[in-house]
Amino acid sequence: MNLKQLAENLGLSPTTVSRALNDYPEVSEVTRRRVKKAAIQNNYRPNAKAMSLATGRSMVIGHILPLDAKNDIVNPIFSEFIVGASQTYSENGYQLMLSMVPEGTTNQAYRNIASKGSMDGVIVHSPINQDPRVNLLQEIGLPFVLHGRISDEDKNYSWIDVNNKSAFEQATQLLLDLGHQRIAFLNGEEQHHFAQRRRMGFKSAMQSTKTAINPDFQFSEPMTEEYGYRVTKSLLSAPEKVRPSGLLLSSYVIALGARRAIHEAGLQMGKEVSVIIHDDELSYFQNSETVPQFTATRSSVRDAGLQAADMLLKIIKNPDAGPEQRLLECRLTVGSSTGPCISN
Amino acid sequence: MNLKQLAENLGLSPTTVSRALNDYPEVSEVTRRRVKKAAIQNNYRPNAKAMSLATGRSMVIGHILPLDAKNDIVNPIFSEFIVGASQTYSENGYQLMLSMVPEGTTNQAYRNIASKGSMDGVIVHSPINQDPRVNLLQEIGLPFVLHGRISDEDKNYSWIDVNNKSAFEQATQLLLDLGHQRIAFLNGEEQHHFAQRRRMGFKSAMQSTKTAINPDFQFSEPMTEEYGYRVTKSLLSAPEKVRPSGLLLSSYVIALGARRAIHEAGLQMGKEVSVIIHDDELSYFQNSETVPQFTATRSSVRDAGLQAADMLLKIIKNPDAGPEQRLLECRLTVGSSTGPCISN
DNA sequence: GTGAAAGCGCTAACAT
DNA sequence: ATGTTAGCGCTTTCAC
Repeated sequence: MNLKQLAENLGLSPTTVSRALNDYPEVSEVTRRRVKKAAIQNNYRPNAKAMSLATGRSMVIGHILPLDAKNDIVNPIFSEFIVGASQTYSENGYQLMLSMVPEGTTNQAYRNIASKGSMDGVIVHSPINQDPRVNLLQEIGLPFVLHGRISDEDKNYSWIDVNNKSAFEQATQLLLDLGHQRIAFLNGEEQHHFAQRRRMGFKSAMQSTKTAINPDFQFSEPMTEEYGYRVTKSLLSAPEKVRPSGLLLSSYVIALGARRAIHEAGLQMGKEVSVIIHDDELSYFQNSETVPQFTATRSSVRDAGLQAADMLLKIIKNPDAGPEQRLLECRLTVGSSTGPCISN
Repeated sequence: MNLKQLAENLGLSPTTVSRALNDYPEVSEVTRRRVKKAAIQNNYRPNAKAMSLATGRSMVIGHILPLDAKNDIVNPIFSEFIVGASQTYSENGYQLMLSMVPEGTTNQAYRNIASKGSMDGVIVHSPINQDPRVNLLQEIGLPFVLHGRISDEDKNYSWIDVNNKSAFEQATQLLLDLGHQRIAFLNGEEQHHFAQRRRMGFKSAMQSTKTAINPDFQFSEPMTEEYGYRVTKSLLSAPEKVRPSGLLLSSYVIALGARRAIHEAGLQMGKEVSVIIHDDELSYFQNSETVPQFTATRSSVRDAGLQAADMLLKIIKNPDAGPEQRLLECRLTVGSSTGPCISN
């Protein structure tokens, strides 16, 4: 059943039916009711492609993920973000397209996306430092929001991010307050801007308290379980007096491995080792007073996705408005789940 | 730059240009080269919506996830499946649309999807037992593949699944072979067919060896970390002589909580407690001889996604061919990673 | 308040 | 081998 048939059934022109369905004011109330009723009865749905072609809007938002960032999609944090964004989309009649673009073909891929006109805007995930995709998208003229930033200063494009620097400053400070001097930091890859900012936060807290940073305790690798396990195991194999007593873990995934290594070493988190995990959300930690941790609850990450989607839809509706930046503050949570906090 | 303009530039008709670009045989080689070259030079991209409207194919595949199955999208297994499917799609020029449909509105939502003509086919995730979506999709006539099954017998629709029964039969048998008599089974919700099949496999192994099934050791809940933690903690609080010595965990996520509980109880996996985790893939377990486990490596799950996508594209290309079913065998892996095995 | 006609950018039947 | 024409299903002037 298409518009034309529906119109014929009703003895009206397609134009009028279209107007009635789309709530144009010039249609009489009587006709509108009649049309809408018939549309429901006949199970009529407008053809999205035809609408799209006629209006120029596709009602599709792309989420773009470099394929080499596989770790990210597998990261529950990413998934929660998507869940949040989905909610915004479904409330506004948009659909979500997941685009994993292979590296290398990047430029071509983005140009494809834009000029095929199949998306009204995109959310760019896993940006790297000085990500060339920003210039590319601006040049193409496709509305976009970055999930993360690519430098400290840029105000000429829209992004949403957490304040990673402040987050890790707080986290490090907590370990210091607990009396830890030998603190190991297992960070993500520092070509990512968020990881750079985390490093800055760590350094800032260490330096402001004049605590020495042991270079042997500093790591920067893709955030995997294996990484967490290997490094933690190696660190804990040293004698108690010289090994780190505090662990700062840049993600939940790293913590999976680290926990196992701690376990195998016969130690307990919160006793022999204090561990702070950035984006963890382990509900069973919530009542433990012994394990300081820095959490990003899942619902907050979801909220970040929701906000990012909101921003993008706003930009699409009003392309002339300037870019918008949102820096979400993380709150440090010790042993219980409190306020909102999201992670990269 | 659109087809018409490109054609004008070349002094050709749009038809010829279209044919040249789409590799129709009747175009002369000379013209084809000329057209393709010009297309690249002018950065021409066909408009997907217009193509879609003209051909009837949208080159979009939907992945459909009930919104209440949030646990699933957050499950890395789901994500890996998507990564695999994406690969098939990008190789074949398809795009992936992620549809999270709120429960309740289900029927309407699916009809929308189908009649809006925005997807050529769908992959249905997290089917429940006797899932009504199967009938609905058949009625609508939208090609689909189920990721999982909805009953033991159905041969009239396409699905891809692992042999959950055989997998859990093997897993249980391993625990029995190791001498365990008190085996606890933390299953997923048994309205899901896969969970039913897992239960069947467990029972089958227990009964064939005439081992008593302790009803206090049987659980069936949504697969969360909290579940794994709570139940394991409770189980292990009993005296050694009566508490379970073997744990059969239906998912990686459950294991996250269970591991923590085991740790807190001062026990070690592979020593005081033998644990088998169905869809775990913890690379750092691979060289451990002490922890029997049943793994689904991530690459295998990815392969399942890839295969599912292949099946769907085949159905779309050839709608008259009958439905196809693929039951992937899981191989039990003890302490090292071997052959292919995928999970629900 | 309603309708006729043109057009969004492409493909496909039917010429030639 | 190339062009002409019609049409996919909708929206949007413009006219009445």
